[in-house]
Amino acid sequence: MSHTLGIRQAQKQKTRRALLDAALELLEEQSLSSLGLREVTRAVGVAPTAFYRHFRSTADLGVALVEEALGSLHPTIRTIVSTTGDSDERITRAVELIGGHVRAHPAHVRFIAREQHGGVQPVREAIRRQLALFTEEVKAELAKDRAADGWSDDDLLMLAGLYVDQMLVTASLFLEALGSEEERQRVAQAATRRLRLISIGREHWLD
Amino acid sequence: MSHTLGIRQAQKQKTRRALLDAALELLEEQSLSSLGLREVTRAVGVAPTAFYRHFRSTADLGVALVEEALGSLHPTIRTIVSTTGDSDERITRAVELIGGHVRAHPAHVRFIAREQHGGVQPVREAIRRQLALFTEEVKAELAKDRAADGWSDDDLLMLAGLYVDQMLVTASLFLEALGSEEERQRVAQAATRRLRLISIGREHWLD
DNA sequence: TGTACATCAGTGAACGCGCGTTCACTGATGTAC
DNA sequence: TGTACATCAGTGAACGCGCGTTCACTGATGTAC
Repeated sequence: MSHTLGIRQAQKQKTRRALLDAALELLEEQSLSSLGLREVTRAVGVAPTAFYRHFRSTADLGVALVEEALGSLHPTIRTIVSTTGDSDERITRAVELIGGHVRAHPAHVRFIAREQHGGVQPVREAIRRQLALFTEEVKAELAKDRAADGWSDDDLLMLAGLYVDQMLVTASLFLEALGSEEERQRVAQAATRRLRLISIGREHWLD
Repeated sequence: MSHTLGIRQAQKQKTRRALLDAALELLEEQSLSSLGLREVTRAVGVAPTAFYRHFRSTADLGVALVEEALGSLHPTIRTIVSTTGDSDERITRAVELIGGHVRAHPAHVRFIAREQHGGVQPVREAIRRQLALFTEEVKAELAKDRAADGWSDDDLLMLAGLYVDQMLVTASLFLEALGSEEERQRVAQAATRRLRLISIGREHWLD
């Protein structure tokens, strides 16, 4: 049995969740730097001043969204890197998993793609920090593989970074293809091809 | 001798340039979706209403900036793809050219990185359209190479897309490294490694 | 070349509106005894 | 269990401010004759 919060704490958490959810929805159509505090509270149905009980500013809320959005990506990444099988099977599975993640959390993916280079510095930095952690994690997993024997640390980091970037690019393309199954197929095929080329480069890296 | 505009036309062009330049500078610190028309005219020193003589809205101005920013990238891309020499020489030269472009036009690069996934639809679409043209151009150049014998059209497009995306990622990393020569070196080295791996994958694609 | 009229880039006042932030408050929940 | 006081999430009025857009205008530039 999990720890039960007091009624007051539980209600506060509920309002906080509502603020985050409303903001994420509003951010599908605009950038964080133009998101207004009053817009968010209006969408939730609380007074503007209630916002300050939870966040200092919309930038602060944005940082909280980064943690959530990239937190949801974490298990997907772990699954991708720990998939077994031959190279082609792993690539196909990875692309499927990315596509599934985008379907399950489109607003999260859009938010990260948009704010990675967006106009709000603390949010950019939070995203960069989290992506650096992902890259380290992928690198550690790559290092375990026998195929990594003889690879330098820098080379492994390069490959991990290439994979993480490809994942983001692919996720962003899936996002634009959400409406059409045909378009989705095209994105999946192109992403698969790219990963295959990277995989071939990897196999012959030490030649 | 080039065509001489009338005094009136020349003055109008000058104001338009000033508006574009001021907007680009303001956009170093914020997104287009939060850029105000009055901010821009204030920076230039004209009345807010003068804005409407040149653009319908800040989104409209943004589209004009896309044309300029990606227009300035065009010659750099042409130089990169038409560079001769062996694979390593071409890669080194490509990374140098990208770094040089970022040094020469940092605000352009930042604008494109930021607005590629930004909150203003017409601008996103303008960027996507231009990048698709670049990809086609790179693909056409790749097709000329003897190394492309036996490659399908889709495979060439995949490789061209991979190169264009790498170029943008690299440019964006150079941007963050503008302050430090040491950091610049690190970015250049990582980008070189990535392109080398892609190049190796390319050589063995048809194995 | 000079004159009379047309064009049009930029002006400045005015508008209604929504913004972020402050402040003292209310009343349900929590706590100490 | 009951009582008296403390806490604090959410309220609602008020503020000064900058926003985008409209409108009739001015006066330098352009054009026709």
